[in-house]
Amino acid sequence: MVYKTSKDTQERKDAKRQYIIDTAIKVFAREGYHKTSVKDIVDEAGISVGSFYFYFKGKEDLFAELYDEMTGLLSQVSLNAVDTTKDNTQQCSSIAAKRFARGTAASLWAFQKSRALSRIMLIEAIGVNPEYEKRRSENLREDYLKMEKLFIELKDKKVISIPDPKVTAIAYESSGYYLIMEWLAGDGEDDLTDYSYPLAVFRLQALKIDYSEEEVKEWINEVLIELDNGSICKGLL
Amino acid sequence: MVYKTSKDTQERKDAKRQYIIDTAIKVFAREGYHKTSVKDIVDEAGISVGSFYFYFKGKEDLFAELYDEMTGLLSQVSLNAVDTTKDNTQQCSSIAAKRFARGTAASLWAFQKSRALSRIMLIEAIGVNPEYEKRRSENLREDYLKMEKLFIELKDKKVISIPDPKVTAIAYESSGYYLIMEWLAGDGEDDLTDYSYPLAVFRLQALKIDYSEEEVKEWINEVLIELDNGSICKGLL
Amino acid sequence: MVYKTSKDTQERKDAKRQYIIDTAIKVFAREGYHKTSVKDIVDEAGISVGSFYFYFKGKEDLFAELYDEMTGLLSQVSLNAVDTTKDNTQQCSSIAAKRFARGTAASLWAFQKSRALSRIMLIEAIGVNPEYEKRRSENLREDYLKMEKLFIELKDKKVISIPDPKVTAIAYESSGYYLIMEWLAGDGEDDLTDYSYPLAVFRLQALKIDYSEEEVKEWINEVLIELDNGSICKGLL
Amino acid sequence: MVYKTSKDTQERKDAKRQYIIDTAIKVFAREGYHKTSVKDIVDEAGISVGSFYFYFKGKEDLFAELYDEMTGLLSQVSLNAVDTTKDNTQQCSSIAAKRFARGTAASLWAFQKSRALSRIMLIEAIGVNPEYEKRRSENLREDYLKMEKLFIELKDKKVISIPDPKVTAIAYESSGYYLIMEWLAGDGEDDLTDYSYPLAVFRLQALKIDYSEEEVKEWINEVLIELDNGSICKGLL
DNA sequence: AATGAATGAGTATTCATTCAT
DNA sequence: CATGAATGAATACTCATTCAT
Repeated sequence: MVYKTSKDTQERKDAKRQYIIDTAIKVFAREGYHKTSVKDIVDEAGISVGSFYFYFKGKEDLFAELYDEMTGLLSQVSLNAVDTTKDNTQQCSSIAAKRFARGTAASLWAFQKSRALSRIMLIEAIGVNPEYEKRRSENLREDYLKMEKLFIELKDKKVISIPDPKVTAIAYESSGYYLIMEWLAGDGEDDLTDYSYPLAVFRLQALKIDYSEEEVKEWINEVLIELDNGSICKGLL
Repeated sequence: MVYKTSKDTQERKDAKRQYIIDTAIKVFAREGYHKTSVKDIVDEAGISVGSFYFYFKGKEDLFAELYDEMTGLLSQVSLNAVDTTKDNTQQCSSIAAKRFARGTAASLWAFQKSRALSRIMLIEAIGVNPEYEKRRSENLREDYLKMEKLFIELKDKKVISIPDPKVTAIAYESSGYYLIMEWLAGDGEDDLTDYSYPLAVFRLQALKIDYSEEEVKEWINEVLIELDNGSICKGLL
Repeated sequence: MVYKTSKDTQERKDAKRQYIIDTAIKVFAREGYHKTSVKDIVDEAGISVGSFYFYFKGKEDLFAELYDEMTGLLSQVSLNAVDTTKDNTQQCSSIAAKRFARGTAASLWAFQKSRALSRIMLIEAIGVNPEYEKRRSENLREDYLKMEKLFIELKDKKVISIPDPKVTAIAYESSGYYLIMEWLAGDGEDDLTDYSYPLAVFRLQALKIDYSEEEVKEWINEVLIELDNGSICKGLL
Repeated sequence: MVYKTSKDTQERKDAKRQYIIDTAIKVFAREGYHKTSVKDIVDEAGISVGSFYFYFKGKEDLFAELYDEMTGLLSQVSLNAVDTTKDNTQQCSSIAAKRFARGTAASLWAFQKSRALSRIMLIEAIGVNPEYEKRRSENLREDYLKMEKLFIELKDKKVISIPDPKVTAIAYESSGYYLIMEWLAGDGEDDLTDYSYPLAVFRLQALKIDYSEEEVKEWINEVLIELDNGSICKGLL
């Protein structure tokens, strides 16, 4: 009886909301979080301030939403890439190597996919707000813990050789960070995924997993092609 | 006579300048760069805004100086720790392992030494200002380049086995980053240097350097004691 | 047929209109006029802003209506209490005393009956708007004038002894004001009608009317019971 | 050694502060508290917003200060007028009558002296802010209490005849309120002190104090002259 | 050199009101 | 009649920076 929120209207609202988020990503990436005013965003989006505040509680609220959304997407891509390994023909250590190689490449691919998102996650989200730092920290810790669990398992199976799964997990995740920062500092012309192989090797060696150069290169090419095809994560990014 | 006076004056100026920087470090670390106003700093320092602007062009100028100074100090500590290895009795790969282990421990020690400085360098300095990012990037690149050069040399000597010295250098430097971030996110009670061994192992394995557990542990203990004694970098931190 | 429908519709419209007013009274009393937004009212009422503006020209318009309505009610109660004195067995001065005592008690009873209304009339309605002040002033003046007329009459009859009927009327009306304000400032636990007797005496003495303590107390009890029974003003408050 | 706040500078600061307060009084009285923006005040004062916030924490802070200042002044005037009665030649009840008459006239005189201040105290200060209401309430209560104490004393001495000192004190204070409100609602042409006599009589009769018309008129004339001469409260208003 | 009063552009946010659906 | 998305002017307050003393 009451068409308070007709499907049509709701869809238009969702679309506008997403449009604002997308615009904000662009502006935040270009100008930086702190130098971006709400006015900058609404001007770029061509909407009124009132509209902005109709859809979001405020600048921080928007950013939080935007950040969470991105975090989810990035995790998703890496995980999908890793899990798509249904290959059972190979022995354990080889499977592990494959997973790590694929994950490494997928991660770089995901960052490369959107410079704007990457900038925001790795640069603009830092130092925004003390209470906000927690969220960041927790997100990272989740990733560490997954890795730590995996490392513990593989260590037990003698697939990898590391002294401390927790610290190793953190160091493992950390090892790609500056690479992406460098890419962000550059003009964006160079291909981040080109570094997949050396980074994967760095990580594999750090875990003391045996690997063959050819295979690693092969795996990386494979996953990058899959990602470009969209066969791993359709429409995620 | 004239000289003496000016010299004296100069010294007093330098001292006050340094005093302002030190105060600013405290405040930035406590409140965050963006939430710190010039007034916060001068209030804490007990000086007037006018004075502040006599010594610094502005808030950003102060921060830049402060950042450069800190970067220098941190580099210094690591380098000193590495270079103090005048040990020639051992074979090449062992020397390299020792240097990396010492460097790793020294770096963690340095960050642990001053949470305030660490916070500023790793958190507050991020996303401050797009044009400022360059400086940050260049500082890091300097460190990478030193490492890269070293890696090229060691690769030629077959001491390490890596596919790409540049990427490896970046990944190597990067690998400790999240560890320190985690420590900063925590309450600061745990000892960052406790992670020296697993991180050093992670790095050594990543470079494919052979090492003996005992030796690495020994080297790390050694350098930490030296650092605590102040025999490596007197009064630097 | 046409009439019936429109009559029906009209009734529904009136009901909704009144519902909005009632809701607004609650919200204004709770949050204060200035801190209440139109959205606060419509949210509490469960209607849309559009509806609100269909029934009222705006926030001020609503308030004016609401205020007038309340003023009318309060006046009504006092007047009814006064007029219900159909007692002709007593002499003139005693009748006057009875009327004033009853009026005083009735007035306090009416305010006590609805803290929300009282708050709005005495606190929120003040300083809302310079042009709005006129209306307030006029309402009060109406009351003064009634009193003034009465005082002139009674003065002629030598029932009361006052130098200036107008000023006395204003002072008479005014004398209960702070009492109610005090009650509003408190937690509302104490019974405002408890002050009927001392206030009535204050007023009677001010008019130089002779009275007997017992009678005044009796009259007050009487009228309060009548009011509670609803025999004076059914459903007015 | 350090002339941080030279006397001269301090004086200029105090003057500017007072100037802002004076300007604010004008604007608040003219436009009303809620309709007055900080910009209105600074524009009228010809200063910058920054200056305003240098001297006051905010709009509310300014208002609080202004209100307290005024409250103090008004109390002062009434009290001085009352206390100046060093007349010991007369009998007790006469002295009391004199004090009340003088107080009544002095109070009206003080309000008349500054329409702007009066408007703010009686109109604009109402409903400004729930927490602010307390302050108002407390100020009034202080006045009540003084009166109550006095009434208790006089009741004991049989000078006045009232049933309840507390309620009587509140009613007594209250009785002048609407008179002033009426005057504020008018054009300000009529003389508020003209109402001194009827109001004084109203109050005296309410307390059942005997008085002679001539004396009361005399006392009122006396105190008004003293007030105009400034012999009661030099430079207070 | 030192001081701190003065500046004013800039910011996030609110809210009464309109109007297309 | 009802809805609620859209508007944008208005507002309180901040803060880096300047400059007269």
